[in-house]
Amino acid sequence: MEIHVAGRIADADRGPAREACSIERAFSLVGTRSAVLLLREAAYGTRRFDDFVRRTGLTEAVVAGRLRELVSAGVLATEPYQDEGKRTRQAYVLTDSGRELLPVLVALGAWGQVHLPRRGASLTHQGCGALVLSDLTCEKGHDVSDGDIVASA
Amino acid sequence: MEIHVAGRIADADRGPAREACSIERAFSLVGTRSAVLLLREAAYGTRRFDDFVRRTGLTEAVVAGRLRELVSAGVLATEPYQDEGKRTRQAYVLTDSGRELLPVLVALGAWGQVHLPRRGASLTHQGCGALVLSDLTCEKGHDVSDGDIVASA
DNA sequence: CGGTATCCTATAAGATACTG
DNA sequence: CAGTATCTTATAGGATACCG
Repeated sequence: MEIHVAGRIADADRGPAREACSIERAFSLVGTRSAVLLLREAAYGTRRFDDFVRRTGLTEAVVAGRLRELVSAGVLATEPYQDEGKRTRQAYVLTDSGRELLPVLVALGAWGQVHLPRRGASLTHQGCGALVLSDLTCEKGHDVSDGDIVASA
Repeated sequence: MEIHVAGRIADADRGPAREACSIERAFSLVGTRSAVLLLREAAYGTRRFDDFVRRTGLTEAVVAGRLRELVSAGVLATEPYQDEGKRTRQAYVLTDSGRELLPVLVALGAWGQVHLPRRGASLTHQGCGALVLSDLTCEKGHDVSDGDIVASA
């Protein structure tokens, strides 16, 4: 796959500095290990602070800070819940925006499974058991996995 | 969408710390801003050290170190080239492994376009001009965007 | 249980200068 | 052009203790 810029590769070589793109903006939000691990856990169904801490291995301070950031960015939301006989607490759940971020994690995990093998779980389709893949289409449904993509202003 | 673990969300809540998964391993390699920007540039066709520096805005030291790391990880390879009348130099090009990482960047960029709008280029399908999106299927072609996913050892 | 507060270390990355 | 060297700053994240 190759991503073409303005139709000519040479333009990419000689052009000016590229201004902050959507990749870079998104990375500034989720480009930390703690954000990735917390989103993975949220995707797996983890909802409580303490479970996020234990299952990610991050410290409470890091989890608290990162959850707060993810909530304020709108990818997680807090939701009150109550265990019987206990007082009300906050759960952290993925928003629609957060769920739309999962293809990034799946694509990353799928690559890691192939190119950095050993250790850890795989993400598979519950119905048939096959590995989950992330693929690229355009809004109109055309497959663009061959890299027939342009960066347009 | 929700990703089920071993069929029961409760397992995810109460389970032990999750060992390093493929997502985390892959992130440890490409989870820096410099790696992301350099891979983006490589995808756009940039091949020369100086162009990587100028177009990413990273410093020479950072670019040199990160390119070296990406080469040793096998996602980039050096390739000798020669401009007429100049001496031979090294170009940095994506390997097959590196190209397979691009869906991660595109998924990240696609999310950023929708959820962190303004500024910078958009990734569009060269054929029809529509925005590029990233979605989830399993190896057998079933759509799993509904989150019918399990984490299996 | 669900955090906060401090302190500390490691790493990413910027600035600047220099080299073959 | 393609880097190396040095220094500095910013941020991520760990360790530990404490709190309603």
